Amino acid sequence: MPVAAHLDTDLGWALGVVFRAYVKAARSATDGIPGGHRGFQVLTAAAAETPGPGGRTQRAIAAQLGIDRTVMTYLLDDMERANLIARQADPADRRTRLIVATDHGRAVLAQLCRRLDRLEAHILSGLPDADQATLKGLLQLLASRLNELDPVASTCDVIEDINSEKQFPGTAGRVD
Amino acid sequence: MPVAAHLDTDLGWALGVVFRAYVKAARSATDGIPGGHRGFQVLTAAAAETPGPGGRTQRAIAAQLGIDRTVMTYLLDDMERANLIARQADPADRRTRLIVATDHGRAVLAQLCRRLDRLEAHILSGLPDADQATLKGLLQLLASRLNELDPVASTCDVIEDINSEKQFPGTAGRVD
DNA sequence: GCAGATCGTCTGTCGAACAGACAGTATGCC
DNA sequence: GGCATACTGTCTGTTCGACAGACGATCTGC
Repeated sequence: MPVAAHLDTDLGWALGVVFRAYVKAARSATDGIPGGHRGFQVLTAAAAETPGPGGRTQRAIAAQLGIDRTVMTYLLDDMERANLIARQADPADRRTRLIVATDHGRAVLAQLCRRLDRLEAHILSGLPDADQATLKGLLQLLASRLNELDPVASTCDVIEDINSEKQFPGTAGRVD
Repeated sequence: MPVAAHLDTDLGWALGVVFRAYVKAARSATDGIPGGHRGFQVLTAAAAETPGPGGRTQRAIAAQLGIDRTVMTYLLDDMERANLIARQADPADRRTRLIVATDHGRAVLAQLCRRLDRLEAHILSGLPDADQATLKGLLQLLASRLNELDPVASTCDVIEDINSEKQFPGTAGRVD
């Protein structure tokens, strides 16, 4: 049974290595920003000219960024305290809070964008120029697709399908 | 200044979305395995015919997988208790422990590989077939490059370079 | 006007990263 | 040989983030 027995062929391993490298590098670049690279993403969403799907509410941004609602609360607390964003009352729905970037937040964002652009280029520098653009483009396309249809729902079918052959080879030799 | 102000153009966002989707899906597929998809990766490294760089020591595997040493300890504890791997004494260096997969571990690994292969295909199904192979290939290539040269060391230069323009636009309006 | 759903908040639990310290061991130098 | 130094795996404690659950405030449908 020649199943892939090498880490090099595992998508999860490759994703993890690249993702961790990005996060580690971004941590230094976003030093001083509440929430690090996540704070940067929230700031980006708050300052976007065209709001993402669901508007600029706290929940919509959290969903788009894969941040938990409860984490979003104290993350925004910190960012509000640093005068990067502000919570505005939504006249249409008083339950929700609209997240907008302050002038100071926009200025910081511009700086961050430049720094992260260079960091991004450095992360990708292991690949030829043409491949860099290809990889980034495909990643963004895939991310958009995955973000549209809720990943949780979309994988449920596969999981059930997989679970049908779920039994692991005999628990013989089980110490427990 | 037309800096990328959209999340769609941010590499970190795309990486995060895809990575989280993978982890979330893998969590279901590796249900019952200690450590989830990380346990799977450890098992893969332990069962590989050709050991990774630095051999099959606990530290080498941790480095390759981006797992902290302290986390590795109790992760291996759990896997050893489930009879998936075993710690062997290294005759050449009695400080280190060699991690080897048990027969039961190899059998479970074969099952897991099949399941994760299908999950992987499902994650990538948002892209045309040709692009799937391209993306996976480029990711693996980049991951290998990033894994060779220590990411920490390699980014230091960039960080210092970036920090030269570090000052954020005036702290005017700072609440604190 | 009322039941049910939704949004943001709060609480508590859990997994994992990280720093720091430790014993056991290897390696270099004198 | 004897010793200082470095390394491996383990343990402790702290911190951060994901997650489940509950709550008050608010909106929506009947």
